[in-house]
Amino acid sequence: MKQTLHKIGDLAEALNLSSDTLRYYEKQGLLTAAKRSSNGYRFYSEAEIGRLEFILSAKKVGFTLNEIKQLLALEVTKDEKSCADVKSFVDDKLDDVNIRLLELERIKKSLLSLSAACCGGPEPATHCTILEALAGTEVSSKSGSSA
Amino acid sequence: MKQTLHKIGDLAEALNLSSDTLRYYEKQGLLTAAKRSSNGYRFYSEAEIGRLEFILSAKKVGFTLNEIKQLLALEVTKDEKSCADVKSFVDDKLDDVNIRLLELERIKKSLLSLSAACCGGPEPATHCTILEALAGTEVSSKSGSSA
DNA sequence: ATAAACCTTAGAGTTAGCTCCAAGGTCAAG
DNA sequence: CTTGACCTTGGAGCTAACTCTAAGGTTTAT
Repeated sequence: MKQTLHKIGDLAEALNLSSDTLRYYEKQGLLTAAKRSSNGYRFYSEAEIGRLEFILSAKKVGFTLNEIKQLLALEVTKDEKSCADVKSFVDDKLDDVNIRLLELERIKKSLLSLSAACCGGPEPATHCTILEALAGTEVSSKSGSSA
Repeated sequence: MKQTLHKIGDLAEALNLSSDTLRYYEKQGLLTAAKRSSNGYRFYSEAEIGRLEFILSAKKVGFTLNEIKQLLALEVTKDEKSCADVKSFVDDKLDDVNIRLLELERIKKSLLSLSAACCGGPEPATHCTILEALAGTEVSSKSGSSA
């Protein structure tokens, strides 16, 4: 089955960004069109959509375009040497992702407690600000052992 | 017990950013020193450290300084009206945080599968790139129903 | 008492990530 | 066969978030 190809404007509209941004990503080496038609128009296939979704996801959680480019460039090969390199890079990124997950969970908890404290209940404003809410969700982490 | 107060340079070093950045955050209304000494030096207390940690966490997971400022400005009051406003704002942010959590989990899974595929095993390179790894972790979400 | 290591301000410069503009080619509809 | 909505390129402009520079005050150590 032949892949459906999308023009830049359609892809842009579908994923809610501008054609300019797509051309910018191409210039930055993040996303190249699957092909160009004879008149020079860019055409994107499903593979590019997947790639673009990944780019947007990663951007949303705070990765820079450069980091995303590195992630997309990763290739696990049979070559032992490059494999070890890739693994250590991936493991570093995993640490990073895990930290972000923890940060997000903390923020989520404080937002939840804020949302719950708000209105509705008879006991209004237990935690009045996000920082108080955050302190309320804190288990007890008092240490600064990482530089 | 009297709070320990920290000079700008000490705080900067402790949280691994520059004094310039701290002054910048002050100018942006994100973080004001607890007090100024007679010579104009800024002094920060534990409360400011907590606030700064929140700022850095939120920044790390992709919030802008402006969004962070709004989050820090939130106050649940007894006033019904403002309370509803706050709640809807907080709930929006919660949606946002939940999306980020999902994105991060997806990325984490693909990194894990990439790390596992790499070296070590007898079956090398099952998923060679992050996108293939990502596709491998996909349950089956084929729909574009939002916009 | 003077040098090193801090701190202050105001403002200029930098980088990332777009975003817009000008000048022009393409194509479907009427 | 032209009008309007697309697409192309190159390059200028913009905003966020720093980062640096200049000119100067303070504090501590010798």
